[in-house]
Amino acid sequence: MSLRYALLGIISKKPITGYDVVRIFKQQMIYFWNSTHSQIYTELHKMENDNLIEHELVIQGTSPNKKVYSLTDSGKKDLIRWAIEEPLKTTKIKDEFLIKATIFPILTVNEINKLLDEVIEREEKILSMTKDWKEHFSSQEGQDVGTMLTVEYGIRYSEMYLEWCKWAKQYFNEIK
Amino acid sequence: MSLRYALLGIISKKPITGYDVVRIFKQQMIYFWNSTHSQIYTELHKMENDNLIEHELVIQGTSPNKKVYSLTDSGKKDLIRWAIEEPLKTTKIKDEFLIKATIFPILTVNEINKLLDEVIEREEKILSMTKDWKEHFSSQEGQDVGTMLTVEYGIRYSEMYLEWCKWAKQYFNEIK
DNA sequence: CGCGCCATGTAAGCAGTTACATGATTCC
DNA sequence: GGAATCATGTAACTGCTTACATGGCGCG
Repeated sequence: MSLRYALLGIISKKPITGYDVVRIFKQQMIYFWNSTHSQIYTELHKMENDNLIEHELVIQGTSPNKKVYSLTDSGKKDLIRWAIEEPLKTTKIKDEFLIKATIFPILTVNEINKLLDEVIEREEKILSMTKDWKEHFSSQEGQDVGTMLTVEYGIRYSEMYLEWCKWAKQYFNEIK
Repeated sequence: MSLRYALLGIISKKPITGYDVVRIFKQQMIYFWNSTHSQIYTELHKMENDNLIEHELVIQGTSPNKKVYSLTDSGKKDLIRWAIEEPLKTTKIKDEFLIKATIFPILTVNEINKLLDEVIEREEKILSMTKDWKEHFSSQEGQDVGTMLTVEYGIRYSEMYLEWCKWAKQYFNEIK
């Protein structure tokens, strides 16, 4: 059910297509939620059926037609109700790399370094993507505080992750 | 499939029951994986069927009988193969609180503070649990480096989270 | 001429959650 | 007497992923 509220949250900011929602998930929400287009389109249908959102069909000559979704009154009410009333569910993280880290003792230093370098590269890419998004976002007018908060969170998360990786690298290369 | 490797990783350290695996998930792995007893028992059966693990039945007089699982040779091979060969899947995080944070602009300062306090309390509990575990773990002999790494990761994660929360609180209470 | 982007959708299968189920022992 | 701990399991359901499906436009 939380996907529903993630979607309501996004749509509450401004009317948007499913396609653009997918992009937001991939670019701005990787630090706290994830989903795929198939799940998102399906959920949007259900939400419209439950009268939380409604769409306007925009016919574009050149590119394909699109559905621009916006909140209904009952959608907005439900979003706020959820935010202030529903108890928080525990955070769930699936991070394969940290599973690999638990078995470092049965790997060689070479293998460990390779894995750490791989994850450092990945995280640096994510961090620079987030920083780019922050730049882009800061230059706009009427900035959304909610977005600002989570962008800042993402940067702190990635920086923490990278510092931990460097600390781990140092550990394995000092003792050797 | 990753749950399988999380389980292999745990069992690789020392033979263990499904029941104790559940406890490890809840106490030491919340920062990077999660599962429930029903999923774990089911997966252990499948893994035994695939000849990755085997069990010894321990009959206890007073408490219920238990199955102590250990890796087979093919299980250990597969675990290492996975660690060094399989490409990393992207980290997946489901953090409801950060969804709520995105809609702070449509909430009142009171409501925001209440939510932040709630999550600070939660995270402080987790952090102190992790620190306790670190203490307990450091006092043992033959400490496992993999565990040490992820404990350290958890502490850094929680501290980052709390610092971000305090920063957000300050932001909302300064502008008011 | 092929790839990526725009834009939406369905179907099948796998992963994960919640509920149901049992039963003895220990602690308050 | 009730709750928590030990210890395991199955069933039903919901959530999520991967694959299938379509088709025009712009860029190199």
